[in-house]
Amino acid sequence: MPTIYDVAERAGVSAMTVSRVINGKRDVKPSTREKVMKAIEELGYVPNSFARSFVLQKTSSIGLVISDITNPFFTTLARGVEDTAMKNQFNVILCNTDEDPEKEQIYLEVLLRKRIDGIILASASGKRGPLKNILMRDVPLVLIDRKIEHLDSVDVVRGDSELGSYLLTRHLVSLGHKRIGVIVGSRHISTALERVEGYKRALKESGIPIEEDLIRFGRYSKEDGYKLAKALLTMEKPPTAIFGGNNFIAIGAIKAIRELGLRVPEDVGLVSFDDIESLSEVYPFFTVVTQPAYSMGVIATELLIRRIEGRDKVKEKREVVLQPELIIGESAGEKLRKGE
Amino acid sequence: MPTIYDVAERAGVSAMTVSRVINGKRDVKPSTREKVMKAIEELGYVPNSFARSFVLQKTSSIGLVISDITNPFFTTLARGVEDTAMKNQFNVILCNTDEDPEKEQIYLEVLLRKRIDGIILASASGKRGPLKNILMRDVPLVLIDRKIEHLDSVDVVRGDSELGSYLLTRHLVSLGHKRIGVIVGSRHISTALERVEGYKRALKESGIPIEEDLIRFGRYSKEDGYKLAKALLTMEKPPTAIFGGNNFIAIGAIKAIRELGLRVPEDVGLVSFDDIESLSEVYPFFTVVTQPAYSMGVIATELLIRRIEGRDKVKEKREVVLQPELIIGESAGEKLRKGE
DNA sequence: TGTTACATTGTTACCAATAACCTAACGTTA
DNA sequence: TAACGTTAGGTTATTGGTAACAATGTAACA
Repeated sequence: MPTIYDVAERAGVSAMTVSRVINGKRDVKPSTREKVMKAIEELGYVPNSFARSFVLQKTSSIGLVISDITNPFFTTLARGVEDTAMKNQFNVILCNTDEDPEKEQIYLEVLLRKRIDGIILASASGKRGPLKNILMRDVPLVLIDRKIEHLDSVDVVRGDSELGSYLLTRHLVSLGHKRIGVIVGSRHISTALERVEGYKRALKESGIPIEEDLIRFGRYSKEDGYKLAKALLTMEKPPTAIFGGNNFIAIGAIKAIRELGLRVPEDVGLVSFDDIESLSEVYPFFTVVTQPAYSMGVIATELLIRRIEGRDKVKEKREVVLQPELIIGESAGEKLRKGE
Repeated sequence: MPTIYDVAERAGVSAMTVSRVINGKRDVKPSTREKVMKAIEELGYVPNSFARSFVLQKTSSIGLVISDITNPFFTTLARGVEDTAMKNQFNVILCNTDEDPEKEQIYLEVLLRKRIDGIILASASGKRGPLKNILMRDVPLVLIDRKIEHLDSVDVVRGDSELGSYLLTRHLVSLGHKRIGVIVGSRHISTALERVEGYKRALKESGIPIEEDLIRFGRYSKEDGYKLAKALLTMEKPPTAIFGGNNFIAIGAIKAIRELGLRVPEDVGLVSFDDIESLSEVYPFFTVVTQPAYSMGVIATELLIRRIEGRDKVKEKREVVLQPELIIGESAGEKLRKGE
């Protein structure tokens, strides 16, 4: 692979001059510039970015750690990050943790080894332990979607899960549902806890007693949505509606409902946090609370880049909370129960 | 950020010894190893991977260039690539081209700058032009999903689009459909052309005349699926069934059908190449031809890594063609038209 | 006790690019 | 014409890690 020296030799100049041409610096005579360009073209020279990173002590890339690119919420968010990063001449290195704290730890280490300039993290562990080296070094960090307990010094961009959950639950209550099952992700993830909080607030407000047995924690996956929905529906006194803590859980729940020979919404209502992509795109049938995933990615990236470039001198953390939106369809029994 | 020298100093040994400890080499006394480990821990030392890549002349990372991580077909494929790469101690750098040849060009250049060890590419342009520098340098390359015209020296892992399309069309014909609209991606993409070929073969075989007006090329996107389906359905003599060239096109088509007040399958049949993820997971309603996307990713990565590590001495290209699978649902009117 | 073989550790050079500094040539002005 | 500024380009040192080789230490054995 040709180096800058090969180009220099061919063009009859020094490596420094080639470097100047590549980086569009002034102080190069047009005729010299042309000679160099010609040599680059002929040799098919491509600059070595890590040699460059080496001397400049920056990589112009950021790490994005999320749980699952299979989940449209995260892909959309990732697109927001990528588009914004590209606009600012940054590369994105994408890491999937699969909600596995061990993988999270590994990837954070990999990113540090790569000396990325900053990290955007949707924590799977919810713990600050894996961040030890990152915090120690003051590597710019922005948390996205999820908070981390006992970590108050870091920027966060997230949706208001508590509010969204409250709105959704209140909507169910307004339709007459009194026994509402809720299925969320792990207890370690802040969104799971907040969604349960919002659910409880709505129930309390309506004077409906909270039954802990109707609240199920699991993973944000189709499998757990399926399993836990089945468990809820085969209870002695099953709920009249199920609230899926995210899109995957809701999809799993649909499968469970179908397998039990039940119908939505006639036999059981079903609502979901996060959009159920294609499904609701095709059938505006589902009642959901959506989050502005793309914006979340954009904002987090802008925040991060500001920190990286040191333009943002503010020492305290910034917390950006985006508002969710309740989209009413028919899956909670809106048409059936109207006026009930 | 502490370097290997800082660790060496603290442990009272040379940098070389630290390097040996980090890389788990033999020839280090256990007591020395421990001293070094302690220093690493205390300093929170993290090796600099590009300094390492620099001397080793390899990065242990591969580039994956696909069109859209929003598409479940590609995310599944990407997971296959990632899992396999990780198993082999490789990192993956993911690039989204959005089917834009210009972005493809940019990303290929970025990957070369990063001196990745190899590339897996689902070409958006279908052209070999953007690959000039890569081919010139013999950077290990595996094409995935799509072939590139006039490029016969490179490994390819793909599904048999022609066959899948043939099977799907034959199925439609067997149900009595004679006017079948087909919507595929750009003419530059091999899968689009092959899917049209398979469609034509099935029609010819059944003696049904081919009407070019029923064949629409666009982009593999929801938008184009919507637009082109609408165009087909508002023709003077609209088709009785639509064949979506991929999942996104099919989703767009559903929307168009609904908007026109038509029903699937009563008014118009709808089948699709590629699985329509959540949709068919929930309702095993759609008739589709699926491709083993995950395996595609795994196989391509294994092939690539073999090339990178030089274990694969074979000079000629290898072409791996995976078989698609026809999954029959009800969306083509299977229940309505039975015995017609 | 000297020798040898092996285990362990250190030294040096190098990888590609660039910042910081340096120099030469030329033009301008007092 | 000397003094000085400007432009164009070169030189040198540096970045973190590791291969290759050199050097030292140590234990076993004759």
